[in-house]
Amino acid sequence: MTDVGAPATLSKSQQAYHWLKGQIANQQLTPGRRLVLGSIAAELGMSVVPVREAIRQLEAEGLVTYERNVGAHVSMVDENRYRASMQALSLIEAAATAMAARELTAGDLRRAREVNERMYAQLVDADPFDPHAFTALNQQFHAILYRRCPNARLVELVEAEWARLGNMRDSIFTFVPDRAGTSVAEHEEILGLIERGAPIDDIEQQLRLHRAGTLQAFLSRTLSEHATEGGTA
Amino acid sequence: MTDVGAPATLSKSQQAYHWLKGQIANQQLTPGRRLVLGSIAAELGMSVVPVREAIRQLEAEGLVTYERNVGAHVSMVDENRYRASMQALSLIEAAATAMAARELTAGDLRRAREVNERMYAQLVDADPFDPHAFTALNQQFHAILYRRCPNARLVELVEAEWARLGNMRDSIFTFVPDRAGTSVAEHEEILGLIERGAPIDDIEQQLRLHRAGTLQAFLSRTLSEHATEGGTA
DNA sequence: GGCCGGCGCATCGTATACGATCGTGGTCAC
DNA sequence: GTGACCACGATCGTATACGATGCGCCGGCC
Repeated sequence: MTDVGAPATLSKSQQAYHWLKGQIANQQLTPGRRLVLGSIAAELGMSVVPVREAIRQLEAEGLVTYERNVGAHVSMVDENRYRASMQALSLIEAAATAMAARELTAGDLRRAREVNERMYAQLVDADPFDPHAFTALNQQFHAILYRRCPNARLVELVEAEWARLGNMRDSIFTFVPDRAGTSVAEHEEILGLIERGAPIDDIEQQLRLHRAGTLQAFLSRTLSEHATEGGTA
Repeated sequence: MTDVGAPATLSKSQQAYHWLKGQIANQQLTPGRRLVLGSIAAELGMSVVPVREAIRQLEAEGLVTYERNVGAHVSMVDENRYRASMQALSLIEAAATAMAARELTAGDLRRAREVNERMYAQLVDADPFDPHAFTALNQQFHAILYRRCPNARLVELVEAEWARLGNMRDSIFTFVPDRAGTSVAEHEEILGLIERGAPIDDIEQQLRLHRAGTLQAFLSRTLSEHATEGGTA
């Protein structure tokens, strides 16, 4: 029993949910790791019931997988699933960003460019290139661009998918640092398109290509499987 | 309701989950309806715990909403959310179908055309036009076309979104029967594109237009709000 | 007559308890 | 030596029990 007392805001199920999600994001719980209800419950000072519920939620999100009478484990991000998710994300995010393009304010664009410049700075200054920080900035950049999408559901889907990829996304630039430079350049190009009021379709297309490029770089580094055509790009 | 006994294949949580999902799809449980744990548990002949888990899952899918210490109710499908979901679906499904186009067998196309012909038959023969049956066929038609999508995640997303729209999709053709004829014609056109080996992008575009048309018809019937541009179509 | 505070019911949230199932290691027969 | 069977421990699945919370009703006070 750690800090019972004031369940003022969050139910234990939700506590467990957020805790687990955090642990997974932080790589404290790595893919494949078994999640034993009893242990987690003990760790969090609660009974197993809330933990079960939390795990069900995470299962629905695809972060953990469950096997009857066996238990849960953090989802393995096998190459295929990762690629599929990434591709799906690129499609959805491209659409969301395209739809958001006309809604962006000057401030949004300024902030996006600012972030991109920080990415550039990272790229040239940071002596030990920090992929984690770089990826965080990358996410921030894209988030600014799609957030204004008038279709709230799309934004939800984008963010769910992003969560699903989870920590894996951290590792992209770890493996393909060369891609980072290209990304920054492409970001600038995207901003240009938006500012010039380019056709929505062009913006979407550009986004897809951008993502497909990143994915391709990642994949070619790992293994050259039969690549299922990066999107319809 | 009460066939306990052989938990051979499905855990009670899953039974509850599927039962609820079915009830919602069948309109037995209409949007806004309160879901009381105890009652459901009694109805299904189980205790509340599995029901809770089932509801959590449904919540994660967006089919029900939950409020702490108050309970769950079937999600209200307000106009906005519906439109957003439909638009998202159209985007994702268009992409999935486009990616599946090259994978379709002659048999697939034949079956799709068969379904479309049955839709046409419904349209001209069925004296009291049955929107429910028609919509079921519509779903079947599209399912055949996107199922072969090599990206499993996209298929998952499409089907999740479809579930999310739930019964609501049933009502589309209830309200806009005129749209039905157009749909059948557009279906044929889509099949033609696929058969001719049209560019993937064209197929995707066509799908988006098809969906956008349906959505537009639905929306214009209900109320003419500020329409947020049907996709990037 | 209308507003405010307390009581009780309905329902949820969580803990605990117990039966069911799976995985594993040891033993026996072949 | 190898394979199958059995017994055991670990863990899950569900039921039941009890405390906590929110909501509506009723009576008192202004």
